[in-house]
Amino acid sequence: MKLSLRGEYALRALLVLGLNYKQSVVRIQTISQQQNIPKRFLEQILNDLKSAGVVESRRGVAGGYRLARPPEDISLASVIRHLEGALAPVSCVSERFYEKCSCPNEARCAIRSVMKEVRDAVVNIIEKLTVADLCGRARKLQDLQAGALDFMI
Amino acid sequence: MKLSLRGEYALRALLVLGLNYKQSVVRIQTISQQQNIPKRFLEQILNDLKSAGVVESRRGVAGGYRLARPPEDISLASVIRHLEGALAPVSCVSERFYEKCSCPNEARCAIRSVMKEVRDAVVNIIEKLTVADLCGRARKLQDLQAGALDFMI
DNA sequence: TCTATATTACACTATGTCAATAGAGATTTA
DNA sequence: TAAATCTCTATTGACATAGTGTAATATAGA
Repeated sequence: MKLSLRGEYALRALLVLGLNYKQSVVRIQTISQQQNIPKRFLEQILNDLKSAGVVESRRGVAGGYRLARPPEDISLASVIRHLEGALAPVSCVSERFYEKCSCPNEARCAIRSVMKEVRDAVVNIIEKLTVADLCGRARKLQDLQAGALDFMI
Repeated sequence: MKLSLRGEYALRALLVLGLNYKQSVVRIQTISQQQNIPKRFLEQILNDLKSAGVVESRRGVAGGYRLARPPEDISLASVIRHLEGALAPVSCVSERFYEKCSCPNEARCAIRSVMKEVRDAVVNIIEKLTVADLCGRARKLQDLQAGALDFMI
């Protein structure tokens, strides 16, 4: 039931790019240091997101990455789907990456009916959420923590 | 977000054992053929479930496997947790398999707050479900399909 | 009653694929 | 020319599966 590190890193990187959306591009190294993500791995991931049209890049001295679309147009579901395929726990209940499984009869498979519920629950959450929502949450959490610190003083 | 094949096969096998709970033991080969599961792999999985106290076995000519506890006492969550660890999509939101992740500040991590929601949604579904529920669903689905066939005639 | 044998679970190891990462260098651009 | 992204390849470990052989046990036959 795990999200791959690839997917997690991608979301963390997109959050950084989202927070800097209006400004200029952000360097891989900056994201890598700020988020504790192995740099080489992050290169691959951002490159992948680039070919998916989620981010765009600029090479050379003043180079870096930025979002290719407004943060509110990038859903978490679409990002994860592009990086690791189906959101469903088993492929026989996936809408866009359906694959027949090895069970003798899908229509009467009890596991399948359970997994369909799990899939729907997961999709309902992350399909609605966008990079913009992530940014909103991040700002809110930072404020909350700042408030808590004030309170302690 | 995937369930491993190991986990899926385990659930399918437990369903078969659940449906035969009152009867005698079921052979690996029977389960393997009926459910299209590679036999050698299934051996490993059942052995693992045995050491977890979920099933018990009998060797020799009239040998096989059966549930070690009543089907209503075996939750899907406990089975999956034993076979593949955390149910949570990222380990930093897992209750029983918590591990610190690489992000700079967990308390203000927006990804984490999203993943916590996903975790809860998943756990809420499969924590309540038992092997007995699976059996119930399987019987119901079979009846439905039988009914549909009758209707077609 | 004893023994042989077939049948089953059990154990240990090996292979192919894929995710996660590192290394070294080519290419672009201020 | 220095600082970036891009590309291609290598390594490590885990998952999924196959191969081969050992240990237990019910039952048929002596």
